[in-house]
Amino acid sequence: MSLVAKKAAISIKDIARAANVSHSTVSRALRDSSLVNHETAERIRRIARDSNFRVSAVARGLATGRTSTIGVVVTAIGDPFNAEVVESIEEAANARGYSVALANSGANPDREMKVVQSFEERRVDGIIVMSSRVGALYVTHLTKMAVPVVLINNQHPGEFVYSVMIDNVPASEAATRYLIQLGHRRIAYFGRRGGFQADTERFAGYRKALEAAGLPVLDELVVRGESTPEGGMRAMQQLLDLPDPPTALFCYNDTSAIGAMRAARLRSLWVPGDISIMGFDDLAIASYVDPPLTTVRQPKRHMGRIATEILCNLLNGSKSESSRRLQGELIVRESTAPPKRRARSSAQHYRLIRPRSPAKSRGIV
Amino acid sequence: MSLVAKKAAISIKDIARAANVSHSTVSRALRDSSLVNHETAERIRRIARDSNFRVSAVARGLATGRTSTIGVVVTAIGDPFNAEVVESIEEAANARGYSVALANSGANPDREMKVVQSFEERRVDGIIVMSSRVGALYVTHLTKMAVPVVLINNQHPGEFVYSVMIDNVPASEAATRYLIQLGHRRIAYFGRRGGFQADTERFAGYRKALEAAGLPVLDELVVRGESTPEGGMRAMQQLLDLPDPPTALFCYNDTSAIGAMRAARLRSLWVPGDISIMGFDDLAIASYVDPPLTTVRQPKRHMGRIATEILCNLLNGSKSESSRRLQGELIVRESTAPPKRRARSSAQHYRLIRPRSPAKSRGIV
DNA sequence: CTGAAAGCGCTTACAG
DNA sequence: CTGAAAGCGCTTACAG
Repeated sequence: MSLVAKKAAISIKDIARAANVSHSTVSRALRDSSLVNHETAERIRRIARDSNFRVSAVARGLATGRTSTIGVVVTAIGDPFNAEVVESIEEAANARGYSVALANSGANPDREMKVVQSFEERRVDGIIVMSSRVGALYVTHLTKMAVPVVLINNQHPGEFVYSVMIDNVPASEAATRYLIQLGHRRIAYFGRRGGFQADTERFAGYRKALEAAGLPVLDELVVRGESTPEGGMRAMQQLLDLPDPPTALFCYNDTSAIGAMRAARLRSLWVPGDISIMGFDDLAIASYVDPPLTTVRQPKRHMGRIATEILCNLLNGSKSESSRRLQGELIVRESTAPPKRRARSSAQHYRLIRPRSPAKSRGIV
Repeated sequence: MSLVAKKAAISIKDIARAANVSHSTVSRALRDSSLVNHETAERIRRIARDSNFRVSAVARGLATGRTSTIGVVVTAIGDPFNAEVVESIEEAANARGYSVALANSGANPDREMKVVQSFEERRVDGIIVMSSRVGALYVTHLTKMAVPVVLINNQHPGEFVYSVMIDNVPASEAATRYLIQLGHRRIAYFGRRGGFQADTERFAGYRKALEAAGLPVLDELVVRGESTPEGGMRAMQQLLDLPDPPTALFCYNDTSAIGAMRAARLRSLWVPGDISIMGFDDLAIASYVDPPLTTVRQPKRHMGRIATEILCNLLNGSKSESSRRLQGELIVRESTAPPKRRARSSAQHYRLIRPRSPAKSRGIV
């Protein structure tokens, strides 16, 4: 009786009764089948509309064996990179008549499998998993799995049949090469801890560029941690504490790069004057931080769209490519510049005119 | 035959046959019913596990009338504020055994209704809509709707039964008052265009604080636009072009505040020395921009959690509060300071030592 | 063009 | 503790 009580939803039988036809006819009319007389169909639809009827997608799903739903699993919804990709997946899916079920994996392999399992129970038609920690292990499952899986930026070593990936090695190599061309010789790499495939590849690109330039890969300049602002801050502090700190830092992602910039500022260092910082991803925010971040763009929307297309093609059996490597794009902004250590004085200078926090300055007022 | 072909999933009948029991018993065993002999149950579960069986949640849903799914509609998944809230909803829902279906409304009322309709068809147990553009209009629907709706930050004028909202007026009033206390007299408001309730309320708080301080609300200092970085930039430019520009700017959200900061920088203005900037939301990024942004925190995770709790209570009939007003919290960081127009020279100074973009400086190398 | 019937894969009184 | 039966609300051959 109360608002919350589950009232038995009205069904096509109710509509059938009202329209004085069989429920089969109602079903057809609602699906715009050409098998039903035009006027009858119109009448049925009007009645359905007037009575606020909603076909049960679950009953339909049971009858047809398709739910028109795709499951999306991400490591963290709140991560801006993921959020942008998910947005484009939802759009692409919607345009093709699919809804999206979303779940968090927390970058935990076990949890990821659980979530995929729950999607299987819900009989989603297909699954997209971002930053999978399970990756190729799906193939052993695949044979038993009725539902196709497409991976975006697979983080597990080894190939997976259906995937869209950023081509990390050349992207990272280009980024590092750019820093070298700027004149940097001591270039640090801040990677992601935890055995992520993208980290392995980006580090490989970094190493490749250094070696091509005849520069050594120095252990002290390679640090790994959480790919968060805090992680970036800690990494930067550690690097700055070195007897001979780097003049440039290449970060696993924009988020940690922004943290690194903050740490530099807190030490009264000027980016890029005292140290250049390069990110990866090109988040929406990257062009609005100060200085705007030089980074490697991942075509986020494109990745989501392609993954959805591959999945949908799989679903309706049309042949298409099964996997795609997308190229990153170096986006030069203002967080990188030629090294000029002698310019330390300007940093000093900078500090002098830096604002103090209102809390502190309040006393002055 | 191919990988994509929909193979008929195995059912409890198959398991029943293998276990030599009726499918009723299998059903019970799988649901951990106490009605079934312990050893039999164990055996059944083992067989189910070994054969990689997944109960059909859609069949179960049809039989029970519950899908254990809640639908979440947001204006844009990519928006960091929404993403954070959605993340907490997913967590809270998951903890209570619910999955989440996600859809984009694009802040479009018609689209929002469509999406809600599609959720009704999918027989979600309940719906959470963020930044609803439809709001109270749901009540007319509610009577016919079998599915409860909870709103987060309803953007439509008027009350809605089930909602969690940030208490905009006092939050915005406190923010403005803080700027006044800092000594500002010309404080601009940059609002969100499009008839959003939160804008109306935040403006009301702004006005209230000014009036309480005996300051005039000047038309020229109130501008509205898109709540994006670009929107913030444009607003700032417009305000800076004023014969007598404001010394402080209060923005509808952090995103536009960050854009405003950028615009100030591009004019070689120093934040907060030349102009103070205040945001709203306290996005994760807010403490990492330079200078760290003074803002009003919305308890995003809390909002998502409370909304999910209200919804779940509604679903299992337990009584609970039906709506909540949450308080914002002024977070003072470094983008606000007392006005000191005479210090313009320092901005001038600042400009002199500003880094130039690598593109430009490349010539120097 | 229309209807009766079977079936999708579960759950759950009901009877034992 | 177990099974046979009915039912959830659709779809879709099949027969007319």
